[in-house]
Amino acid sequence: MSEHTAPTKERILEAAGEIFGQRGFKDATIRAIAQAAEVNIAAINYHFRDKEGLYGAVLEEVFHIGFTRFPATLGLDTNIDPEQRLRAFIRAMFFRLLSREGWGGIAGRGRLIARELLAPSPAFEAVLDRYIKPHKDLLVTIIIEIMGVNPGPEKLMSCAISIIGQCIYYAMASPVIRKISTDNAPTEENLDRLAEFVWLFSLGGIAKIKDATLSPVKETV
Amino acid sequence: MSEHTAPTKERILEAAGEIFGQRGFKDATIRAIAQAAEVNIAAINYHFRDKEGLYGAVLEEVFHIGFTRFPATLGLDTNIDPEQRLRAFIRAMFFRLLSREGWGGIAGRGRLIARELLAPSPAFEAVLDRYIKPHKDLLVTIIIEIMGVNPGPEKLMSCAISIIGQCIYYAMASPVIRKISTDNAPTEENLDRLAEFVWLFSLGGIAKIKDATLSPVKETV
DNA sequence: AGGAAAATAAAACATTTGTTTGAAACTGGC
DNA sequence: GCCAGTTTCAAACAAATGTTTTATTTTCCT
Repeated sequence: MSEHTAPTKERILEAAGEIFGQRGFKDATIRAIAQAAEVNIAAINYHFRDKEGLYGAVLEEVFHIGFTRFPATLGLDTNIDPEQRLRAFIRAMFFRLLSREGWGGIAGRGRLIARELLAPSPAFEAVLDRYIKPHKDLLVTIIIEIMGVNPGPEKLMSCAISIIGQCIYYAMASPVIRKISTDNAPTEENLDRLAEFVWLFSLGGIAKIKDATLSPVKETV
Repeated sequence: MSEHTAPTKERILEAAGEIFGQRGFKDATIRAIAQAAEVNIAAINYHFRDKEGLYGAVLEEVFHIGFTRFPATLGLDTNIDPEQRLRAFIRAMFFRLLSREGWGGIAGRGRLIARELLAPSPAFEAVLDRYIKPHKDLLVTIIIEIMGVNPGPEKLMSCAISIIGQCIYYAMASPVIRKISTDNAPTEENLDRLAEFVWLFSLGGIAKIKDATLSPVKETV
């Protein structure tokens, strides 16, 4: 086995990330992963105990790499204006989720995260506390600064969901998006433009929510 | 079998929608569906040929019911102002996707649609042409009217994706959202408020995009 | 060099699962 | 009342799949 560059355990993680992302937990078979990693089937159980153990290891590794390579604060100082920090936050999400350098877009691991949101696995709980909650808190902080006022936790959370939802929808629905509009498919060369759009759209949304909070109007319908 | 209210075929469709939505195609077993429908396993193959045939029938029925009971134009006239039509459009999406009357929220069929976006099945192609594309076209029409100008197909599509993405994200990520914030979980009693928020946020987003289109600014970073 | 521990390999096992089969029960028309 | 067609049922089948077993090879410390 000295013909391989990476050791067995890493090759398994690599192949498993790809195949779990493409097919989902149930549809991904140990045999397919073993074949892709050029590894004996039993090696998977040896290194990761069972299929679920392997999945947990993949999930942890995927999040770690993604948030390490594309931190939400993309090298920006805290004293830079909050609009630009939101811009960096959104760009980081797009590139983390969809770029080849990140979770690999369509064919790759971005969809593994989408699957977790849809149906969290037992291994997701840890990832939620370690990565997602702090990530959300950072976004909320940025939104407060942009608004200049604090509209309360409920509206803040709604804003955060609207922003994150736009980003993740691109990763999640990319198969369908590219069937409807190639211009807006989240391909490598479109990521910059799409991130810029979502940033502007979200700035407008935040401004509108601020207005509505400061001067609530009675409904007419 | 005369003790059942609905005929076998309908009971199977009913149970299959529930279970496919909860577990996904692969993870849902014929046996679980048969048991839930109180039907013999072979009855499924008899009425729907095979598992894939059943899934196709479920998908078609789910979309038909959803768009029939919650049309995107929710009884509004075309000459009403476009902001209110957007409001109706978004409300319809929320209630179609998440209400008990619609695709049944968390435990139900809303997630079946989310799964299709993530990994379209062969049966999805037909649904795409019949329901989703016209639905998108309607939204684009509304956005044009709100803007008062036509920013071009690319920006229009981006707006549509941002709006639809927010709605679908609630349906898709509801398991995680409710773990982070119960106030913003898309439960029956929250739907009105969430739809209202997404509407406002989107109005702000559209306005901002219109501004940026009319007076583009050079980037400073 | 020797030997214990770690790693890899091939084969077999036990379950799960979609599908088929052939018989039984039911339905509606004559 | 009876029969052809339809529907339901229990059992069996065949394929796929996660896991275990046992043997062999490799690694690494003394």
